[in-house]
Amino acid sequence: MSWTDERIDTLKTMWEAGQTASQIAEALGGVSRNAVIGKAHRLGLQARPSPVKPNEPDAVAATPTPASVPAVSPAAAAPFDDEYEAPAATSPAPQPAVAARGEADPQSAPLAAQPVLRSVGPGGFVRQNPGEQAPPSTPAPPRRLVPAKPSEAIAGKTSLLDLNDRICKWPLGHPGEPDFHFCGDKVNPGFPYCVAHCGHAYQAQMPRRDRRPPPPLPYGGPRVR
DNA sequence: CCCTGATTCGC
DNA sequence: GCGAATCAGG
Repeated sequence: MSWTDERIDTLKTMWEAGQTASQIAEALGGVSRNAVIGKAHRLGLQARPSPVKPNEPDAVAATPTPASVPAVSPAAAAPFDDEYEAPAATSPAPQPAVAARGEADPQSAPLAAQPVLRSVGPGGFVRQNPGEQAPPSTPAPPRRLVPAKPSEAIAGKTSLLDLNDRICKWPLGHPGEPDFHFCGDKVNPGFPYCVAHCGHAYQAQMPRRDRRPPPPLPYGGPRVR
């Protein structure tokens, strides 16, 4: 197998979407995980959390006592920094506005801010954790979710050549097949995909054992051969 | 053990 | 440029 433009583009797209090298290799077919990683690096793709790349030695002397720093909410590290202001950030106490919801045990009420780890999506969505029910304390999405509408983009399918920094690069179908195209919606600023597809592309990393094979398979799944 | 990505190095 | 081998952390 050789690295055709299409395969390279699939690699890029999946890599940027956070798919693992193994998944990419499987989707591409005919290449190993190592090949994918090697190619990705040669392409200049990078900057992905590596299990073996902690950080670079820096910022050691500045803060002598960071001891009392409480666990920072993941939201603080959310990959957006412009314009958007999370609702929780505006009110110091992200307590449920309505305490009476039935399922909440009144006796455990004093238990103030229990540090629940949750991930924040690119659009600012706070995702619920695996065991959680619908978040009772979430009044409303920070931003209206876009109605998942493919809209008019289908008419003139968004081809590889139409890709630019402002349109969603979420691939639909298999590369090389006649109906393969890209989402083409306006991107979620700062991300390669639209808001809707960001929700698919950036999933909270689940424990390995809990990960399921039928994850968001943007490419329609492995091609049946 | 399994997984992950990074790196090396012969081809 | 390619990717198997190897490394190393989770």
